[in-house]
Amino acid sequence: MSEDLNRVHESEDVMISAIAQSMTVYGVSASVGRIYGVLYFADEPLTLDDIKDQVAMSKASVSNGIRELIETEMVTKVWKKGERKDHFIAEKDFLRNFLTYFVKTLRTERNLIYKAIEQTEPIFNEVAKDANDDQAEQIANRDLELIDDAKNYLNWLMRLANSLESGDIFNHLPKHEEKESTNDES
Amino acid sequence: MSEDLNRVHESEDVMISAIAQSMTVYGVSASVGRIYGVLYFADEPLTLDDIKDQVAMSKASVSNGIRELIETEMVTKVWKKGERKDHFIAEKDFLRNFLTYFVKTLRTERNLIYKAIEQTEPIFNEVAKDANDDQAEQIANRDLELIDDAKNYLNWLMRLANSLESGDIFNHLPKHEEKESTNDES
DNA sequence: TTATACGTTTAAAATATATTATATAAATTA
DNA sequence: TAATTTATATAATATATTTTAAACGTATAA
Repeated sequence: MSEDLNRVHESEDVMISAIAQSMTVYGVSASVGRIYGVLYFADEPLTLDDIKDQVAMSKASVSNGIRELIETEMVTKVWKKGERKDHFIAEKDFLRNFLTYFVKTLRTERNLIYKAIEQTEPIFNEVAKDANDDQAEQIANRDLELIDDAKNYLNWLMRLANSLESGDIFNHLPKHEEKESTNDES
Repeated sequence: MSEDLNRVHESEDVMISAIAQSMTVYGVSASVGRIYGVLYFADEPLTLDDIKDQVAMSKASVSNGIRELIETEMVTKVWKKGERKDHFIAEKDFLRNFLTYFVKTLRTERNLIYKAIEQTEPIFNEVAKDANDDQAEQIANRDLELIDDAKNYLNWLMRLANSLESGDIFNHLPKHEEKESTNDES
């Protein structure tokens, strides 16, 4: 391998590490992140064995990691003519990956809390109305206010999710910054 | 304890569990999330010992958890006249908590990847220019394009972070959904 | 000053998560 | 059909994280 090629690959590894680490904040383990990183810099679809060699993990681990990445839509399986093995490519559009992940997360959070609200709100309402116990009534009323606030929050989250999903957000924040006379970097 | 009060507390526990679980997607462990939940439904500032009793954890764990929650600005220490122990209250504004956390996360991701770009871009540039090796040159050029895409993405993320932080986002997504013909209050 | 209360640090134990080697299932070829 | 290759599931192991008990330092009170 030429010295130039070597340096390029080393730099790619630096980028892959950074990408893998940054993915950990989105709940993806660093090694799964590395799998994504390897695919990101691959110049053609890779097989499980290709990846296994590059990330130094067992094939089973790579298989699990790939499945996770496919579920989160960061990797796609592609068919390669004349080849028996599955091949995989990375979705390279970071923004798309981010939006997919993030919208899903927001909806998960919403559903989680909403389910609890649906379960508890009737009880708070009951106690707030027919209270035999003054203190209980007071607390129930306070809790109903908290739940109202929470609903407002979840409502905003859902509007954010919708805006991100539909692309409406780009009316507010265009994908590419508009350059006028300001050039703060070269 | 009255039956009413009991039912209210049980419902609060359901809410606390949901809140704790939803916080795990933001990298907070469920038990730390429970500490937050207990403070969220507390009607006065609590001490470490108060919390310890309610969540059934050791005092040391509660202490660590509280520190984490203070660092992420979800909990505040308050001083209570005549009391020696520290007291804590939850920041109850979910939207505020979300924005604080999320803006921090976006900036972290940006810095992580940017550092790698600053380190590797000069090398890709060098190889792309002075290549002795044709293949290396080609790859370096491809990688420079990937880096450009990544920069655009990070740029958009930072504009999103700024919009969330400044409150500019609320011009696009008002905090409260507009109901037709409303006379807005407060 | 000494005694006591409080919060934090530390090191060890418990728990959870990730990884691997092996076994199994599914698909392909001969 | 059997033999072969590939991907996944399972169970054991290794690693990382969380939790705790005990020790520690600091502040307050007597």
